[in-house]
Parts: sequence; C-alpha cells; structure tokens
Amino acid sequence: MTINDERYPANFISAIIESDQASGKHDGRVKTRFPPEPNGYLHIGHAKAICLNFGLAKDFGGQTNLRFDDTNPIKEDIAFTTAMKEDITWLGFNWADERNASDYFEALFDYAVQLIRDGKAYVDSLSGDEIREYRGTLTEPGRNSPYRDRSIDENLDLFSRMRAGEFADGAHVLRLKIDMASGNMNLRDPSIYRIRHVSHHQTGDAWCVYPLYDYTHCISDALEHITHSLCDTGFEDHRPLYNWVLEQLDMPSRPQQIEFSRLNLQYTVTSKRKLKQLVEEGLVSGWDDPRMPTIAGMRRRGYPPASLRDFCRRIGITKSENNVELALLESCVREALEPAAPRAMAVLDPVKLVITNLPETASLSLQVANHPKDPAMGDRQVPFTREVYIDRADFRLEANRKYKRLVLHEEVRLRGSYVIRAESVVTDDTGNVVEIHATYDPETLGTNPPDRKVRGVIHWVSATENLPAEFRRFQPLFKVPFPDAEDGDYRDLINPDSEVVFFGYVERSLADQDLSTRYQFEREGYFVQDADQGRDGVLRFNEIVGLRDSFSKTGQI
RNA sequence: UGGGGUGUCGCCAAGUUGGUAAGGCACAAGGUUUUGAUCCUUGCAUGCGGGGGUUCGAGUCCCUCCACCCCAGCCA
Repeated sequence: MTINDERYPANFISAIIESDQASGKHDGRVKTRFPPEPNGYLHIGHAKAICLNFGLAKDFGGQTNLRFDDTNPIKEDIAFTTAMKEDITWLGFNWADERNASDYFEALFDYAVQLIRDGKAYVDSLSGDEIREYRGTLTEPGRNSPYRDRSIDENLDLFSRMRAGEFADGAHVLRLKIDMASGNMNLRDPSIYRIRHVSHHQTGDAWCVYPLYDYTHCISDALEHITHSLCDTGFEDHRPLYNWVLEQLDMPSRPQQIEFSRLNLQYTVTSKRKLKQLVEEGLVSGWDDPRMPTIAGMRRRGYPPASLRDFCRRIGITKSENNVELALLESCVREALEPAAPRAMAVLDPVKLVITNLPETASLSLQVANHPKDPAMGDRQVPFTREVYIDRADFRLEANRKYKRLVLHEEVRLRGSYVIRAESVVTDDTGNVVEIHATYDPETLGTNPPDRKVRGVIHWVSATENLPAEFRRFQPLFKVPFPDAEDGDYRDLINPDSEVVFFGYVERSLADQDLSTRYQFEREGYFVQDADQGRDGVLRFNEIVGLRDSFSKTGQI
C-alpha cells in the first residue's frame, strides 16, 4: 500500500470541504496547517491531527503548512521543533511551508495597534488576580475594568511603551474590548498581549511583549491563506473569538475553524504534562521509550508509519468523546507487519534439548521459507544441530490433548525441521527440567509421518550455531484502561511489568541483518532491533506487538 | 434558562433531500494450515440516550426530559 492509496473515510469535515469546493468557496482551494507548540514531543493524539490535516489536504488536492505555535517563549524550546519535524517526516508527510507564529510578531503588533485605533482594544493595568476577579464566574457576568475606557491615544502610548520595555512583566496587558457579560468566558475582554522580559528561541531579545494564542492563531491562519483550520473541541467556544478578531481586521483571507474530538487511547496518557513528567522523573527511559505513546516511542517500538496512518483513518473523525481500544492499534500494526515481516526463529526462554540420535558433529543445513505465503521473500539456511534450544513454555512432562507442544514420551515437529520425540529429562536438585533428551525421525523432513498425527509445531534455535540476544517484551505502561479517570496519582498506576527483559537466542541468519528489518519471530511476535545497538556488543530486540493468541486467552494454558 | 458540545452493537464509526440500521476492531463457531499466526466462511443492534408527537413510513422532522464532556491562564 502506498500513501496515495490512503484516503480518509467519509467524515463531517471532508463533507464540509466537499461542499465548499462545490460552492466555489476559497476558489476551491484547500489548505490546512498543523500548528504544534514546540514544548514537548508529538504523541499519538498529534498523529491523529497530523494525518487529518495532511491527509485531508492531500485527498482534496490541497496543501498543509507546518507552523510552530511559538507565542510563549517561557515554555518552548527549539530542540522540540527538530524532533517534531523528524516525527512528521517519518509519519510520511511533507509540509508546503514551515512557519513560526513568531514570523508574524511584527504584523500581529501592527494589527493590535489598528484594533486600538478602532477602539476595539485597550491596555489594562489590573493585576492578574484583579483581572480574574473582574472576569466573574461561569454563572455570573464580569465587570468592566476601570481602565477599559482609556483614550485611544493613551492606549497607543502605553502599548508602544510596553513594546519598548518600559514596564515590568505583568504591569499591563492588552485586551480586546468585547463583552464582559458574555456567557462565553472567552469573550469577556480576552487578553491578547502580555509583557515577558525573556528571550525567544526564534526572535531572541527583539520582543518583550508576546501575543496570546487566540489572537495569534486566527491571524496566522488568515495570513497563510489557510482555508480549514482544524483543532480539537476544546477550542469550540473559542471560535466566536477567532471569528471576531478576523471580522475586525482587513485580512487577506477568511479561514474557517472546525473542531473535532481528540483521541483517547486506552491504557495510556497523552497529556503533555504527564508525558514530560514520565520522562523527567525517569519513570521511562526517555521520550522515545518504546512504551511511550509518543511518535518517537512508537517509531523505536517498531510500529510501521503506515500502520499509524491506517489507525488514524480507522478511528474516524467526529466531535464525540471516544475511548479507542488498544486492540485496534495493535490490529493495524499486525496488519501492516503480517505480509511484510520475514519470519525467523528466536527462543526467549531457552531450555536445552539434545537430539541423541544425531551425531555431535552433525550440522544439517535446512532450507526454510522466509514467509509462509510469499515465495518471493525467499528462503534461508538454518543449521540443525545435535543440541538445540526450545522455549520452556513449549515442554511439559504431561499434558492433555489440547496442549499442542512437546510432552515427555510424545512427538512434536520442530518448525522447518524434523519430528522429534521427547525420551527423557535431566532435572536439577529442585526438580526443574534443565535438559530434554529426544530423538528425531529422519523420515519427516518436509513431510508428515503417514501413520500417526503429530501434536503440533514448536520453534527452536541451534544451541551451538546461533546469536545470543536480549529481548524486551512490552505491556501497556498503565495497569488500567483509563489512567486519567482514576483517583489519586496516575504514577501509581504504572504497570511494573510493562517491560520484561529476556535473554535468549536468535537464529544465525540474522547476523547480517538490516537494522530496520521488522521480523516475525515465529509463534512469539513481531520484533525489531532496538536503536540502541552495540554499546556492549549485545544484540537487542524490541517486541513490536505479539501475535494474536486465541489459545492463552481462553485460559487453557 | 451562564455559554458551548456530544449521545447509533463491548470499542470506533457510516448513515444524501424522512423509505425501512454500512464497515472496522473485539468476540463466537466452523474450515485450511509444518506459526495455537495468517487466510477463508458464518454469526453478532425489530434497534439508533428516554418519553411523546407529525407521517403511509423517522436514527433522520417537532416537543420534552435525561446523561456525559469542555470553558472562569497575563498556557496552547
């Protein structure tokens, strides 16, 4: 599947765009923007917004700008912009223009002066606390600030002196003059400029007054000729303000804000504050920890970018609350991997099995298909030796017929190899099986014995011709489906077993592998080499996602 | 009667101008299988938050209740 085959299923936003194109609005043009604030890493929720903005524009022959919403220098860092661009590119999207809201600081200032001249904005000298008091509450109207009726000249003078740096942080603020009695809190004379004597990662020390989001965003959209400005439903009651500002000014275009609901994914958190805390407190190894819902984390985990795009399309776009199950994401990942991942064998929890009727010097080279349904993926040679490793879970001293693995005195097939029979076991002082002795049936390579039915098939790796490796298997970072809804500290809900390390072996054929190849270790799951390789010569694999398992979940194990 | 939203199968989600409930995930049951994987087949809402009403006919129109979410940053 190429990205061009991917189209968004019908949703209410695509319907709006269709009707806009049909009516000739915006001359049929479609332009969106993805506007992250560079104050953290992009996560799965952003992926939804990225796929929507870039995907919809692409679907309708339009373009998408990348715009860093950098109006708050206190919280932002240029390092995040670099990571964000890498994430978006990796996801498979290309932006038309890269912009910063800070590119518009001069224009924004001029528009503010214009609003003052028109009597639509004023400098307020109330303190932050006072402004809050005057604002009223959700059910009571606010009161006008005593500074609301300053003369235009005084406002002009004050505002220019604010810019000139004559005042301390918080001394004044520029406010829009709308309606302190509005039921919509956003319309109660919102602040649009604050004084902050801090340098900005893009503009340095050029400014000490910085515009706020509501004022900046709509103008930035208009300046970039954005046609459809998509954001989450949290901004729904900001829309009247968005429109108000654009209506007061003489703008080159008139964008439309449309809100859709943000993604809620079970067993994870996506609040920037919490993700940042997980990283800073060392609860995870970093922004790209494979258990993190960040794009960087999912990339390191091995999720193919196409699977994320597929996921974002399948969850749909609406305005309603949603709680998407992890199973859907995992299904998308498996679907992308199943046809593409070459198969190999790895034993994560090894126990030695000695094939007693095979000479010690024997090393048969078996030809094994790299994919059961795709001959084009070729074959590989797998050494079959007297001693091999199998997984502990694949052997039992006794079991009922439902157990389709190796049982003492019974037969099982070694995947891609022969049928073997477990003859005896060696145990240690505590009774643990430390070695299994078996015999193989030389007549069973590539064919089943005609006279009897073999229990099942298990995977294995030569004990003498292999590659030792470390494996990390993952479970959701949180123990509960809705960590945000739980009382108490969400950090107490972290699953202590979310990462489990195994030391085992993979077949020798992976020695010269491409670091980016995503494998399916048969009967175990999909794995990819970790980005952190070679610091000590250890081969390290991350589990991308397990195989669907209809056996263990039935509780029959 | 502060303002703004949302309620269709366990989860997500389609449902043009009212015409007799898509699809995906999950789940269940079969079949194929040298991965308990994949793949294939079948099943899975007389019901669309509740109650009224209009209509030959309503998830779609009207009325009325109910539930849940968002908003009181000089954050975005």
